[in-house]
Amino acid sequence: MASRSDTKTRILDAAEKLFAERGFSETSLRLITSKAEVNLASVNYHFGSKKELIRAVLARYLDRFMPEASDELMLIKASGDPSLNDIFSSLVKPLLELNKFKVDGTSTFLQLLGRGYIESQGHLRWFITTHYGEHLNKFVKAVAESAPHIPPAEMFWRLHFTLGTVVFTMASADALTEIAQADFNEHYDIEAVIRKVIPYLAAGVAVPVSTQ
Amino acid sequence: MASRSDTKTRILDAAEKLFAERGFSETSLRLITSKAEVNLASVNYHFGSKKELIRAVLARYLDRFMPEASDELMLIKASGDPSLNDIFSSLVKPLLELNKFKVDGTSTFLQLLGRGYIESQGHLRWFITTHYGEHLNKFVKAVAESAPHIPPAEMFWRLHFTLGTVVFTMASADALTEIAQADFNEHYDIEAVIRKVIPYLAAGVAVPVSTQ
DNA sequence: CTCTGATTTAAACATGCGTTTAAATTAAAC
DNA sequence: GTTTAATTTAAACGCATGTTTAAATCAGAG
Repeated sequence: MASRSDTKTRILDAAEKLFAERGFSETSLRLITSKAEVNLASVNYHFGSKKELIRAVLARYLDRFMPEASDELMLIKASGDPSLNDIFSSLVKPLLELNKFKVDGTSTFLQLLGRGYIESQGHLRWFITTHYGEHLNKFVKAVAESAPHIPPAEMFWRLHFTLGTVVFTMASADALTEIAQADFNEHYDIEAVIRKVIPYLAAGVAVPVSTQ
Repeated sequence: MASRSDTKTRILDAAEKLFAERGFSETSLRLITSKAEVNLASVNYHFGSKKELIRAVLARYLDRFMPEASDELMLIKASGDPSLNDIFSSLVKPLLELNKFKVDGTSTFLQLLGRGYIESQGHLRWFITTHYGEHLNKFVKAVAESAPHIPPAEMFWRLHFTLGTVVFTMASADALTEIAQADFNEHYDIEAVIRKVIPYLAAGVAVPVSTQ
């Protein structure tokens, strides 16, 4: 029974790498199966369709990340009223944990998330809210409690601005770090980018609503 | 000679609408030409290829927007030292002017920009910086002068965070306004979203750099 | 009117895609 | 060792895509 899970894993590993690099629709099953060194038909045999393969790739990360993010959030809420910076920062450890599961796991996950939100025309949003809605609600509630001066409708928009910042930044993180390294002669890894974006997000979410 | 420019314009009009709604690679030439009620081959005849059609669609907007945005920036710089909010807000008028050129011009342009940045794998970034670099540099310089406490490398990242926020928000603006209308019973048009995002961006760009 | 170049048209082309099929192979159960 | 089910394989299918072709049509100039 080694072969079965081996083929499935080889497909998932090759697929997530290519999906993160080039996007979903730009990655053909032929490219995935050739990189994975498995037969073309095995994707449909093991996963049913390309769509379900995409879901499986995302779910493998989300199943690891979401519960741990929830736990971290609980932890920092237990030790007093966390700031927005604290709340966003609580995601860093669960994100970096993904590197222990796979090489470049963190950046792969974030890039997949970015690609997914952008490409799937709302389907990933639905998938995440239906499968991980409880975790998400906890997070949204924590943010809202930490910025009580922002009305719900305003917070809705700001959280989506935040999602956009993260998703776009991560989907183009490779290109950006390349440019930044060339222009400023500094080294950036995914953690450095995450730590740079958090204060930006926290400031935007909490800025007082304009009264004019 | 009415026919020539007529066909070109019909193609551009149909293409920009479909590109904005569904993305570039998800929009086939057959769909474009059928909506435009022109022959399939006329795209290749008038534009050469699908890639050049995409460029033409974007350029039609950028050629209108960029000079006017530059002019507006000059104007507000002439009347004293503008704040970050002022600088970002100076883009609103040129953006809304696009509605006079075409129905839904503003949102179409912003959605195209979002799609382009996301889909084109860095190609749009190159196209814009090479064709409209002078305008862009003026804008970046104005932002930097208005937030002198932010070092250049940090500003690089924050401006790209900003780009990400705008681009993602605009690419999914239709979905977001729909959700917001359903959940909060408020009406949102593109101008309302623009005016909501500006304070968020300005706060993020200007937030003091963490010293820890 | 006639000729010439520009434009439009219908058809075909070549390619790449996701998926399906049926036979070959492998591994596990008895 | 034989049987049975799971897996792998090579091939083909059907379809959609961007592009090209060559003939038909059109508009303007002489």
